[in-house]
Amino acid sequence: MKPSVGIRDVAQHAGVSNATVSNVLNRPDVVAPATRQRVLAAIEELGFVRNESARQLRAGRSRVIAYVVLDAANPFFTDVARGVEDAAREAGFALFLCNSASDAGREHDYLELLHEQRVEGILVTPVDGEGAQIAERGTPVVLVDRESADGTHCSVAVDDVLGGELAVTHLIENGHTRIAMVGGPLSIQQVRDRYEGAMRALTNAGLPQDALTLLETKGLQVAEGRGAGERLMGLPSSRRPTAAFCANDLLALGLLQSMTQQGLKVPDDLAVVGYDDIEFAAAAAVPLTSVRQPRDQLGRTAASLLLAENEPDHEHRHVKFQPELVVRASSAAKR
Amino acid sequence: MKPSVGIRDVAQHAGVSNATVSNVLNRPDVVAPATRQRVLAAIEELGFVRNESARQLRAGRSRVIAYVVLDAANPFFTDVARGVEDAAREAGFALFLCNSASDAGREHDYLELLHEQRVEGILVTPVDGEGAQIAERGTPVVLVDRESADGTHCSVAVDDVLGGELAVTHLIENGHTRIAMVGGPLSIQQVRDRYEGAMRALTNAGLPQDALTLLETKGLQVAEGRGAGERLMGLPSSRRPTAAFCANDLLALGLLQSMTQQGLKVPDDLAVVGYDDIEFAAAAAVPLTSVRQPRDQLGRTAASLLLAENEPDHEHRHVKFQPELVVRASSAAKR
DNA sequence: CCTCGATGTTGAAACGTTTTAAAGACTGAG
DNA sequence: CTCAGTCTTTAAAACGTTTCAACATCGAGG
Repeated sequence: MKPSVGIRDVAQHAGVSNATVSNVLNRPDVVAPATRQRVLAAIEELGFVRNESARQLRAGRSRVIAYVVLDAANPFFTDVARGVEDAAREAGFALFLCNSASDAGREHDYLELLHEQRVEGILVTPVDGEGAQIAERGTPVVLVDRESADGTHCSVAVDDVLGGELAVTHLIENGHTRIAMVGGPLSIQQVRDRYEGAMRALTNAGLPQDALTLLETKGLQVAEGRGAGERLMGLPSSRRPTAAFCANDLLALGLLQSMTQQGLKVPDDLAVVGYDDIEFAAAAAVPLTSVRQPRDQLGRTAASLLLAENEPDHEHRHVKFQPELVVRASSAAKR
Repeated sequence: MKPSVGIRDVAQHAGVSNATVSNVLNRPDVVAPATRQRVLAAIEELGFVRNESARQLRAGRSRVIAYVVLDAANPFFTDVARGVEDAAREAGFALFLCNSASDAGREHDYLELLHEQRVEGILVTPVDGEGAQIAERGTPVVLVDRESADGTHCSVAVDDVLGGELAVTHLIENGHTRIAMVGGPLSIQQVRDRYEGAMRALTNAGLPQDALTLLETKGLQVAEGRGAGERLMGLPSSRRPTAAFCANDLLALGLLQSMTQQGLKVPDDLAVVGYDDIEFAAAAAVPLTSVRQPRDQLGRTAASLLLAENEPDHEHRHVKFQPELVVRASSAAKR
């Protein structure tokens, strides 16, 4: 249990110096085949496991990058993470996933730890608005699905304002004039942007600002969507919105669930549009209209920006993708 | 960018020795308030970030545990991970998530890396059958959602055989006598166990073994479920099963999707039972009957077993939970 | 036979912390 | 004024690697 066999034990057992063992580990080609075999045998026999702390301390570099995700239970982020991991692997890095669970404290703790670990780079979808609190601390940081407020980091984002606009324009075109926006908290940049886009759609269509009611939620999970559904039901049907734009698909699915449960029909009684187009959106009780983001590309791009940070004269870049509306049954035209 | 300010820079800047700085970091109470302030100021001013590699190398302990998950995109595992993280946090540990994506190679790489990192403990839901290849290497390992084959590790599992039995018994009671089991690859222990349970249900009911057809898939994702659906459609309706038991909910959702798409009705043309009871199961096009596992408890228990590994005279424990059938619309009684 | 380059191997110095034993600085009692 | 304690602070020794300059050895070319 506490054998703690080190490189010197291996060296001794194989009758060579530590330097040679280290060479076998890091530059196998430089050591004579016979010696290499002997060393490998010794490693095997003693059950030697290289101590990465020591290695990293001396060598100064790490072989991992990390992604601090806003909500590991949200398929959108795991899809992005998949893209990140694929790109990282190709470059020879491992990916550690950390879940801030939308909690600024956790996020802070993880970032602190990762900086201390001297990982090769950090990707983060920050809890707070512009990730302003994410200072420069020596380890490259790239913002994912957020635009860097002050340009101190690279960032990869999707145009959330446009996304909100697409969604609500679609609803307006389908004849809706009393629309609810479900999402929150507003401290989350994405939610703010999508809300702004929604408002812009109203303006474009010449509708009054109060055509859109904000139903703020405490989070972006399914349960919050169900809660919002119940709040909607509480309204007298004359004032109740005929359509809802949800800040993400989890909310939309929750909303959908609570509608069905209370005997209301989607889209007849309430049209619903989600955001992210996660895989489950299409499989929902009523297939969900949603705003699709290029998740995989988002992840891959983020990873490559991160890995480019160490290049000689690096300039921070800000990549922005376009979202796309995917229309399904949940928002069929109003009768 | 490359300031690399160390503890000795801080010490010098504050006019104390490195030992004092270290004390401020690790035992703040032992150093005089005035000195402490001075040191903290210096840390702040120089932007010092403690080097965790060096710390860990010297101190011998880490503040991290890791969970190597079979599929980060499967909500079942993120729910388990949530339980793990909660328990870990309470004990003062951070959790790193690694995604093996059902790939034995990735799993191996991650385990290797984590051992080298000397994390405080590793949780893993192994790709292969009994996690036999996961040797004892000095770092405590606990198997999650798998029973340790040879008892060399602690494990937390759910009775998958019973789960399969519950599911298929339910289908039989609803009058089905031609049942498909969808899942794979069979190298995954869970799939094998659930299949075994399904067979047992047949035996219990006095049905012939060929009442159950195995439709083996290459993985446990939604897309594989869709593929299985198409294969089912290919069968002449006289020989086509009237019910399907899927090895997990992702498969079931995929199957459901492909049924609907091809104009078949669930449960009338095909009854479907899933496994895991993920949050999206209840929100599906046809709410999914599923076998529920105590995900959160699974995670919490796994974490506490792991953290108990370092106790003086530790004996490996094997905890097994019972699954529970949740009946919904997708498996309504046969007409 | 000598020299040279190539090829393998090695001793020892880092890397940035934590930790231990002990030195220093005070305090209050005698 | 001294001495035993009590608090603070410190010098120096780890921790387990990687790396670098230097050292052997060997065969070939002159």
